[in-house]
Amino acid sequence: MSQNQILQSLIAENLVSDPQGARGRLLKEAARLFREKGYERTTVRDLAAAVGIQSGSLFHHFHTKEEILKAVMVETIRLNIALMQAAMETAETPKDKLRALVRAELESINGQTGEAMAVLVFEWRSLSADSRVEVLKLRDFYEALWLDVLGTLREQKRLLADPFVVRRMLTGALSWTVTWYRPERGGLTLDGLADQVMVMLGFPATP
Amino acid sequence: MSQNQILQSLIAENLVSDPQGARGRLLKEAARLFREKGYERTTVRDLAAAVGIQSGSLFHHFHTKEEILKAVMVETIRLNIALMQAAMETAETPKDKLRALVRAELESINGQTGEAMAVLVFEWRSLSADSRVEVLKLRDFYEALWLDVLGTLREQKRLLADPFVVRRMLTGALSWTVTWYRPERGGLTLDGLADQVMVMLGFPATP
DNA sequence: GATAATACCAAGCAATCGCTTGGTTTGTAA
DNA sequence: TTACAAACCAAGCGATTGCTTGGTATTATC
Repeated sequence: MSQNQILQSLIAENLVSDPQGARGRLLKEAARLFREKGYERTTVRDLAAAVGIQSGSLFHHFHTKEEILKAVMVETIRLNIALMQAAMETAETPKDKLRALVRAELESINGQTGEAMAVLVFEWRSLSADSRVEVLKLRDFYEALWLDVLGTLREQKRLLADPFVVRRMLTGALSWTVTWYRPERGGLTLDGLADQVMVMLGFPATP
Repeated sequence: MSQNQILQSLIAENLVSDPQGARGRLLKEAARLFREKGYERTTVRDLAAAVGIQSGSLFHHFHTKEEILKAVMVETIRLNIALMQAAMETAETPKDKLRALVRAELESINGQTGEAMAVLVFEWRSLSADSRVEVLKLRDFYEALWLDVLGTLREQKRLLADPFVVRRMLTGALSWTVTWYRPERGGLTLDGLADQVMVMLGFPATP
């Protein structure tokens, strides 16, 4: 299944808003603005202007500004869970699965959903306590995907460090790429970057 | 030289504010509040209340609120450069130097300067363009410390991945520990954590 | 003990914030 | 055409924001 097909099926299940609809367009612009200026510095007037409506009209779609932030995060995680699962299916060995996960997460962070992923990392504190609980549940779900693969590698002694620690280090390392990785002006492709990560972990690149 | 001695000499050189003085206390409280609530959500009234003065009186010490953020960042980097250099001096081999850097950065992030380090990572976008330039100059200086050590290891073929990529991945991975590492309720010490990082990079722990 | 700088207070201003309100347009289905 | 809901506008309210102002303690210096 292609990335687009996955997105379409999530839209059909009403788990993610259609980017072509009013709500989806708003969430997309919100992700962009939150990433660029931060949640607090982005005003409801900014958001409204970005989609060409009046600021008051926003509250017809969302009750509060924070609900917009939560929606960006929730829908992003839902999409990513689906993308990760799909990436895993094509891989067979644990090592290949790990590479698939690394590659998929790098693509999430630096590809089309990159802005929303950055929001997920940097705007966490702007979420209310209630919203955090909701988002955390989703996040735990796809953390389990990682721990499963890393645990298997550890059992096989092909990974020497603790899987929990490795996953958390990888979370930080891969998220951080959003602050420096610029594929357009630099020879490193996403695949090349994924290879580097694998090499770093002691899994030499497969030719 | 102990951590405290390093701090004292920086204070003497007027590169870092004395935490006992008015300015230093304010910066310390600012770091704490910025870390806890974020820069934008922290009001000048919050800052003033934290040190027991009126909000207007803040502007006797700093011209703008942003200047406080910049000061937190600049002084933190200055202190960290000194700490890293001191950590390196006690190490002899490149591997030991790398471990010293990892250990020192973990301590910066999770120790006494942790709050300020987190601010450095998460509040970057709240800095004005001018302030960013200033802070970036300082940051490049201590990035060079890392690249020097990683480059040597690479030449010795003891590190297989690209030093630039490794340093950036480590920046993300180590910074991220601030979001999950809790030494008080978990068996992992800072030394243990540093060991795990080294193992992950292919440098087994020395007994 | 006079002088001057430093550190602070009390009060409030202008701007901006998230959000509300009452009413109008647009789209959909019978 | 009628009926009705969803989508939007125009206007603005109350609260909060960073920062200013004019004046008063406090401290150091000679």
